[in-house]
Amino acid sequence: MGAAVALLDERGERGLTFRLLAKELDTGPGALYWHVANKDELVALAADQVLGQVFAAVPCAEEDAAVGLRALAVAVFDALDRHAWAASHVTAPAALANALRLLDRIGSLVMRAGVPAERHFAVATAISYYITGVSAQIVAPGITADAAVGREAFLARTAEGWEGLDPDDYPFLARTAANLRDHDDRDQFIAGLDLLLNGLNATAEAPSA
Amino acid sequence: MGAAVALLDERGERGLTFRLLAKELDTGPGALYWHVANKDELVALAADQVLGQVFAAVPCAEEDAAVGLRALAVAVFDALDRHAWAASHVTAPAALANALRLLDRIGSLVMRAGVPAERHFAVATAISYYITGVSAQIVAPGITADAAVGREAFLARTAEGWEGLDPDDYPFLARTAANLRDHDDRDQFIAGLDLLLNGLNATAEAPSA
DNA sequence: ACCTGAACACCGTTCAAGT
DNA sequence: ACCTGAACACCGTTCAAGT
Repeated sequence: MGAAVALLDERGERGLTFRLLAKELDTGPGALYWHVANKDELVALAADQVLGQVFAAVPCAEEDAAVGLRALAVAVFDALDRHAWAASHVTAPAALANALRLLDRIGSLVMRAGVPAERHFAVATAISYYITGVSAQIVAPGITADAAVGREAFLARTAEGWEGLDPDDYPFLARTAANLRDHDDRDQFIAGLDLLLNGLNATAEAPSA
Repeated sequence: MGAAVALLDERGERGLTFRLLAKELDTGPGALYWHVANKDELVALAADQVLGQVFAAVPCAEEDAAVGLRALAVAVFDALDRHAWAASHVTAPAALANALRLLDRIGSLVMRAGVPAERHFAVATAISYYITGVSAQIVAPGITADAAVGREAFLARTAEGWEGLDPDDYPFLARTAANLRDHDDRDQFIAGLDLLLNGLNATAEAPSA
């Protein structure tokens, strides 16, 4: 249902109501239960539809495997960044159509990347978990976006908190508070992804052609 | 509040109710609002308390940095595995006490691991995001655990679904369905973590002593 | 096969009033 | 400073009844 996605986008998961959605669709709340079992299923379906946008953005190209994985991962991050409510509902081994498609694409790229066959499953799921799990952490709503304060102000306030910590007790945080202020979420997602793909290359002996 | 954690453990996030918790505490529902602002804060506080168990399990040892990171990560996974509801509420750059402690521990270990100083922040947050994000994906409730069907049956059914897919359309899933049936969640978390740490070693020139 | 809409059994949250 | 508990404004979900 496209109407559900639109409503989720503007009012969040709590703001999506059967009554509201029903009114949007010019029907009664009970009618929706003919099409979905409950609200959980409704939101899961809507989230899977968001995930579907990825395949329109990233066609099944024949490039280098590592490049393909990167492009796919970034496309998922971008899609979830546009619809923060969806991130926590895209779980890797779900049975929904687009989640299946995503895992298969990742797996197919891993197979071409020179990974030993017995590690295909472990590597593919690790990458899949990274993409959806870390995206969910980064774009998590309720922290930066929907609060009255902007993202800038929130980070500045948190960074101040870190600076106020005892450097003996928190040697790392006190030192890196400045980095928090001006980091870019997307860059950070990519930095971790590259770390993971580096580890992949270090393990795989064969060339990734 | 320890009572909140206990209630969350046995009834899940939806099962935790202000009325129920109040009764457990021999008081009225309104009384709780003197101590927490709302339910979100209550759950976040309870989740942070779960995270606190990690530091009791993993003392601040002086071992090799990579070994320390592994131990810390696994301890977080195990803690969240015991309290599945908490996983999605432990977000990395939160301001809660134990989340701060965790990030600082990770960062301190990264500093000792031979990573160039300008990459400390990116690497530490990447590892932190992996730990909490991927744990949340793996232990996510509502899929394997709390349903009436057991985990075994659920995996078997999903694997059957994969096997039924068209191998031309889903070359990877159709081929690896068997792996899904008998995988171990914890091993998979560790496999991905090792991939990430491998990538770290490949980047860091200096020895990790 | 699919929609209607009133009704049920809850929730989180508030707030005047107490101690 | 902290608790009480009735009341408010909602929810998700069900179900007899319609078409």
